[in-house]
Amino acid sequence: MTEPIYRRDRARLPAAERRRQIMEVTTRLIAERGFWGLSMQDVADGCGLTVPGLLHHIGSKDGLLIAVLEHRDAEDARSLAAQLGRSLTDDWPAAGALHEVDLRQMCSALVRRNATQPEIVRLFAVLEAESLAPSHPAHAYFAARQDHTVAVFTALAKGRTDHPQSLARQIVAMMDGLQIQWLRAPETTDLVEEWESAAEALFARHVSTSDRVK
Amino acid sequence: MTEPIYRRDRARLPAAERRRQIMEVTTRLIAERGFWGLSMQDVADGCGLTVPGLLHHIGSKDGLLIAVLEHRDAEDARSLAAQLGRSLTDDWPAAGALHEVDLRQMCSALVRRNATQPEIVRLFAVLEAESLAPSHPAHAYFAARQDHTVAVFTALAKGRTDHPQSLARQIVAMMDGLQIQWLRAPETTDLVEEWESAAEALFARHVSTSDRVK
DNA sequence: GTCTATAGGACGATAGAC
DNA sequence: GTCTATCGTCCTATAGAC
Repeated sequence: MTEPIYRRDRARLPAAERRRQIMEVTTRLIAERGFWGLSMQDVADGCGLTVPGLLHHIGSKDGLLIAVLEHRDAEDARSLAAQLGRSLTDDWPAAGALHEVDLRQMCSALVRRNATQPEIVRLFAVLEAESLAPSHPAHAYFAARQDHTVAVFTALAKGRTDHPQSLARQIVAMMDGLQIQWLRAPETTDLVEEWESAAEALFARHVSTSDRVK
Repeated sequence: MTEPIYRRDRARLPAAERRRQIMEVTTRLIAERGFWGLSMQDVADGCGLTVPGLLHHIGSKDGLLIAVLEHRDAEDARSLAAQLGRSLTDDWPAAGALHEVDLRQMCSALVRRNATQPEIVRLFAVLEAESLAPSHPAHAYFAARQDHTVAVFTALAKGRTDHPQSLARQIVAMMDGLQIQWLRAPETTDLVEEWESAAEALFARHVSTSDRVK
């Protein structure tokens, strides 16, 4: 008769630390398989937990997804603020806090940062496409995110072009598109360089005032 | 005792027609849920079949995916050739057959056509992101597709810019990015108009010879 | 905070009848 | 060309012990 193997050699981590670990593992797995392809079993294994142990922390699979997205937003806000050398408000991206930031500089900072974390860029690229379906749990989140990004960029583009929203949309499109190509062939694609070249074209056409960049 | 309901009122279609039906249903479902989220049961239901009935035609789930992609390529080649008023070779896109086509015109034709079939654009958008993972069954397909598209565009861009590959990549990126935004908010985004505006900027910067468009 | 145990389905795929 | 029947595996989630 085999004796039960209760009390295994699992680490018993403080909740906050365990949560951070779960976010990291999940980010990697969603980038790899998307949300529909994500399995709680894989996340649990990656954390050295059983599935009920995992569910204790995040409640449900949907809960896991929104936890990851909120975690990323918080992280991004902190990092971008630091990189721009400005103290933005906590709830970035809020248009109000950015009125003095130059649009082109901000895009450069964004792209340079993204170039250092392909895993996270891929997370967003995969979810962005997957969440086009209205039934996707992150559908509303990404719709709001796109609206907000375009709105912020549009505000920053005012005064430098007659069609600020058009420029804003083209910037977002170019960034997203170049990222996909870069993720597929990182060795042969220089994300930052390609973006700067594209930005030269996009901004040149739209400059309507004295403002001339680089 | 309940009698078995064998011999149900399923239509018994010729193989070719059934296959076409399967392609259509699958296209819609992959656009909605991606490949990882696709279930054979849903496809079978959408066709009025049982799952084994479906598997009889396509062999496996992976087989279904590549069948759909090949079906789309064939369809696209026929349609784009017709729209450009040229008889391209069967194995489009082959760079050789296109040497006389104007790059800008071709992009316009492509975008105008895409604007009429959001379902299929979404299929490709979702699979393009999902297939970034090396383990995805369409990974090789989309890698080759991107390489080939960039190569064709690069060939067509030669003579009109000093950096034809850069222009090619930026065109692909802009198209992909604008499509995502359009798919998310079709009511407030005019794909063709936004593309033409962007193309104006991209092509203007890259024109290096006498060639002036529009 | 983590476990065992288990419910209750959905999954892709195969065998073989008709 | 389509079915019934079934296999073995995976899935998310809950109940309750420790």
